[in-house]
Parts: sequence; C-alpha cells; structure tokens
Amino acid sequence: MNIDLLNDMQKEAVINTEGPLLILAGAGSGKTRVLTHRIAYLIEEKEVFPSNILAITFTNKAAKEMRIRVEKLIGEASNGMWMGTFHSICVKILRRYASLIGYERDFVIYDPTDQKTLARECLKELNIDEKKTTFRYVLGKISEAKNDMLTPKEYEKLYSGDFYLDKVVKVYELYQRKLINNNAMDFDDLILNAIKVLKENEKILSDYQRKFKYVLVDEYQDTNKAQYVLVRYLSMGYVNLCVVGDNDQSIYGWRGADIRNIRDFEKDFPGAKIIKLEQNYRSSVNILNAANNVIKNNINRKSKKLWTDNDLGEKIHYYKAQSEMDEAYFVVRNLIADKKRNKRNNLDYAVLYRTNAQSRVLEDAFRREGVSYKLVGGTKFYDRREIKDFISYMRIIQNPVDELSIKRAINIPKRGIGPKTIEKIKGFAYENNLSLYQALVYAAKKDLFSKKINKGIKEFVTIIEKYKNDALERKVSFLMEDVLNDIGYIEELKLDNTLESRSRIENLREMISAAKEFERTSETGLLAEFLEEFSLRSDIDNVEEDDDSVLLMTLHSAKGLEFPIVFMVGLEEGIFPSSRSLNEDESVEEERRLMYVGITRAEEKLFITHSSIRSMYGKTSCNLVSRFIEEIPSELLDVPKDEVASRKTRKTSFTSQMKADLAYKEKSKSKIEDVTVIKTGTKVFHKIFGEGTVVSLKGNKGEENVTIVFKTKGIKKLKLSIAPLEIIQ
DNA sequence: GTGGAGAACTTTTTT
DNA sequence: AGTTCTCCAC
Repeated sequence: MNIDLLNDMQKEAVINTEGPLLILAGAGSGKTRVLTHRIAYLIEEKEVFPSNILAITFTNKAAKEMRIRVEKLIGEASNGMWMGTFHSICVKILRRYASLIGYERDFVIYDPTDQKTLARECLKELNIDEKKTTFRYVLGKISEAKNDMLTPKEYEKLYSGDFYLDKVVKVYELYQRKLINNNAMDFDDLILNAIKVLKENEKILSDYQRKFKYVLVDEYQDTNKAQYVLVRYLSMGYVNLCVVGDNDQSIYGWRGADIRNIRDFEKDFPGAKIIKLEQNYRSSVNILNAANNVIKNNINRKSKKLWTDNDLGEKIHYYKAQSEMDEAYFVVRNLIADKKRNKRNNLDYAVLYRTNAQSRVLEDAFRREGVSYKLVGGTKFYDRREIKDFISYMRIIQNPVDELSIKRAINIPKRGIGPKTIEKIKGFAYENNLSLYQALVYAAKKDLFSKKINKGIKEFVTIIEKYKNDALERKVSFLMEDVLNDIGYIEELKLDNTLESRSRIENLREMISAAKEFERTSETGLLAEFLEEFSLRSDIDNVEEDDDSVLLMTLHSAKGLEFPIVFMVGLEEGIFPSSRSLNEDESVEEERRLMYVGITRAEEKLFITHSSIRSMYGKTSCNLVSRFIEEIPSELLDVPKDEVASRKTRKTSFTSQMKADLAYKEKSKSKIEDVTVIKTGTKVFHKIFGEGTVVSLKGNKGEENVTIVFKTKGIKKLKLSIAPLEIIQ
C-alpha cells in the first residue's frame, strides 16, 4: 500500500484511525479508495488483526469489492474481518445467539412477498376490512415502527386512540406472533433482534465491543434509527468508529433512513473529527457542473461544492422524444454509434430510470438492435412463482415450523390439499397443541383424513423427513437436485407443455446451477447458508464484469456505481420526480438527490431524455419535462437555448396532476378553464392525436388520477391524462 | 379441490 | 399492461 497516492484530505481520512470520525465524501471523491486504504493501513501499519475490524456496507457487492481491494492492497487474505451488509452481519450474530431471544438457530428470513402473505393472513384473521387498511399500509406502518425500534406494546402506547393505528397495532401484534411461531424474521427483525441480543446480554455485548476495535460504516446517510443503535452498540468499546456518507446522496428516506444520524454525528460521538472530501475524480467538468446546479436547489442542505481537475468534457446530451419507444431507440442508436466511434464495450454504458416499469421498452429496443444488455432488479428471478415454490420446500426442510412455506408447498404439485383441508389440519394441530408440521406427521401415521388427503400428506411428509438430516451434511446443490426430483413438480410442469411451463422448468434447473455456483464461494455449502445468502441477496450483487452487457437499472440500484457513459431516461414530472413525491416538498428534495446520484454516476458522457407522450401502466399520458432538466443551465446542454427556455412554466397549487394541467393550459392557451367542465361527449383536441370525443372520464377535481378516454379517427380508444387536451366544442 | 374467466390492483425506489 | 386475486362452475 502506498499512501502517497492519496490526496491530502484522503490521507487525513486514512491515518486518523483513533476516535470517532465522520468522512463527508462527495460523489466520486474516492470514498471506497479511502475506506480500503484505511483498512489496509490499520492492518499493515497499525498491526491490527483483521478480526478486530468490522466494516459495514450497503450491498453485498460493495462488501465483496471492498474485500478484494483490501486484499490487493495488503497482498494477503483478510480472513477474520467482518465485512458485510447490516443484515448479513446481524444474521451472523443471530445464528449464534438466536436461542437467547426465543428463536431457533435455524430461523428463516421472510422476504417482502412472504411479508405480504403473512400480513394479509393477519388482516383476514382479525376481520379487518382491507379497503382502507391495506396490507401495504399496515406493512409500511409496521416497518416504520420497527425502524424506530417500537414493539407492538410501545407502539400501542404511543398511538392508541387513532382509528387506523389501533388496527395497525393489532395486526403488528399478530404478525409478530406469527413470525415467531414460524421461526422466521423479516428484514427489519434482523436488525432489531441483533440489537435485542446485545441489549439483553451484557457479556455478549462486551465480547463484541472488545472484538471490534475498529468499525467502519459506509453510506452512513442511509442508516435508520435501528441501524444507528446497532452501530453504537458494536463500536462503543473503543469508539474507533469511522462513518462515511454524503447528505446529498441520501435516497432512502422512504425506508426510514434518518438524516439526523449523519447530521448529529458530532453530538452523538463527542470529540468526533470531520473530514470533507470534495475533489471529484470521476466526472467531467460539465457533468459535475450539471450535478452541482441541480443539487443547489435543495434548501435543506449543507452547502458543499464538488470540484474537479478533469477535462471539460462534452456537453450533456439532451433529447426530447416523441414516445417512450422513440426514447428507447434514441438510447440504443446513440449507444451503438458511440461504441463504434470510440471502440468501447457494452459495459461502459448504463441506462438509468426511476421505476422498474420503464425497463420493458428499453429491453425491447436493445433486443431488436442486438445489443447485449443486463437488467438489474425488477421482477427478480427469485420472485418467480416456481422458484418460491421450490424454495418453500427447502425452507421447510431447514425449519419445519414455517407454516407459510408449508401452506405454499404442500399442494405443489397438486395433492388435493387445499385451504379447507389446511384449516382442518390446523384445527387438529391447535387442539393437540402441535405445530402444523407435527400435525401433518401425526396425520400421516394415523390416517386421520380421507384417503386422498392422507396420500397427499404422506407424500409431502415423506419428502421433508427424508431430507431433514441430509440438509446438515450434504452439499446443497445435490440436496436440491434430489428434492426437486422427488417432489414431482417438473413432471407436473412437463404435462402442461406450454411455453410458460417450459420456462418454469428451465428456471428450476437454473436454481440448481445457482446452488452449485454458491458452493464455490461458500464456507459450508450447506442449505442453511444457502437460504441465508439467498434471502439477503440483491440483484446488483450478481452482476459480473466478465459478460459484456449494457446495464439497465433503477437510479437506486446505481448508487455506488460509475460508468463512462450514462443515459438517464424518463425525466418527466410525475415520473421523475415521481408523482407521489410532488405533494410533499421533503420528498421532492429526495428525488433531487436521486437525480444528483444519477448525474454523478457518469464519467465522460451523460445523456438525458424525456418524452412528450408515454404509455405506462396501461395509460397514456403527456408529462411535462422534469424540473430537474430545467435546473441544469442551458449552456451545459447540447440543444439551442431557446428550446430549453421555452420549457419554463410551472404553477404550484392543487395536486400534481392539476399542476401539470395548469402549466399546460398556460402554455397552449387552451380553453379549458376547469377539469370539471369536461363531460362525456365533449369534443376535444389533442395536439398529437388530433380531434376526438370524450368517451369516459375518471376522477374529479383535486384527485390524483384524472384520466380521459377519448376516441379519434386513427385510434379507437386512448387513455390520456387531461393535460394536453383542448375543448373545441 | 381445481381450473378458468374475469375483476381488481398495482407501480418508487431495496436490504 | 401485466400480474395477482376472486369467484364460480364443474
């Protein structure tokens, strides 16, 4: 390791190893470099054992990369160093000590889909009408409570009396009881329960505190209260705590990230040093200027300005598309042209968008033009039904009290055991104080039910019993192969013989390959470890550098990455910033930070696009150009100034949709005075589709979704937001 | 209990 | 638009 390769500030950040330290690291300021050098410095110069270092990152990928880079610097393995995400570190603690807080060590982790199933089950059992208190709402509230470290009881104390929150309390209580009964934890529980272990066991806490002499936390701006408390617990032995963050890149407020953690660091950890890294090594001057100009519109912000020694670079490429298809083709065409001209690889490019739903059109365009791409995130492989079915079996083998998985797996393939039968068996289990699985085992022995059902139960129980012990010693890929064959799922799918069923079979086989792949790098190669990694894996973790593909992903997924050339698409009001954020100023600022993150991913070239018409979620709408484009000075863009200038109109009142309406009206001098004047049968004019008649309309003044279906000559039915219509009669 | 047809719902972002 | 959910006939 050669510390002289770092600039002065970076050096400071590396050698200030003792005491609390906050590194405010702007985008592209060499944050990872500093972190890796700091760890290398600790090990080499300060002769710290790797096992005395704890480094927490946001994604597994970041952790993996950091480990590799550290090992490169010190030229040896960094064995013993704890390096991982908050969640994986908590799991590590919990695998050892789960029994102390009423869990079994082989607990399973429930993902959001499982959470949803469980929450709906709770709502049903409690007879709560799902109309107003949707599972989504309830789960959001539960997660909020957990992020704030409130137990159901504490939550109840705080909020009792509120009509809806009283219901939430009831669901929260039941939901939590079910999780414990199933020996399962959701993501939030992992953090909370790890804290619980530390809080309730002084000895364990002091052991960890003595162990972790040096603690590093990456992306500190994205931590929530629970994570903050965890960090505090783990680092309070020596308080050599180094956190790295950037206020301007805080984009997880919606998930409970608390900006106060970084803002109050000095207060929380007295004697803390602060080091700012403001030199950007990543982006061209033009790109950085654009980023600075956008982010300075955030009022709630500590002033900071990134600078760079890099070249001026190209202007930012701006394109206004006709439609989302046009936009997609603009991206692909420019990508191909740029690639040819500059002899680049596909992996030098990334396309970023606000929501996963936007990826489809892009995929189409890339496929048709024969450019290899890779989709990060979206509907994940692991979310597919067949995968979840199969994994349910594996989970039950690991943890037979997992009712959720039993309910899912027991009738796959069809064994004639539906919800009614399950209820019956559950009743029996309840009467005899057995778990659902124990009841099944008993029922299989004693033939308690009808012939058909007994046969089904026996089949199911036999499989689980057969592999229960295997799971503790056999490699997971072999185990899974055998289980898959035994279930008879593939046979059932083969009978179907549709395109869909064949792809399902393929996916199941891919699952086995994934298990094989997992074994290469895993410690034990056993089911328990596999399930754990499986639950905590994010898509971005699997992106390998060796296949030359363009990456397509959301802006959130892109955080922490960088690319020579970046395309940002869909820069429209209502999309980015998202329509949801438009009601609260607070979240528009978060959207703006997301924009800032997006821009600063680019090293050399940045393309930004929006479209005048876009079809999404089955509805066509005309969105205004995003305010974030307007915030970039026109001289930084490669389009005539007047074109940019003419896009300056916006009013603020009513809802976001209404805002758009008004702005449009002003611009086009339309005759629409009020949305409510439009009635069925009204003749309207649309500047692109021409004349038409309103067939139906949905929504009222003040509502979010005002849509009009209208007929024109060319197109039979067109769903449009009201914005671009003019009444002609 | 199963399967198909139609209704309803979702879409912000993720460990 | 695409997926998931609900309901009903068998």
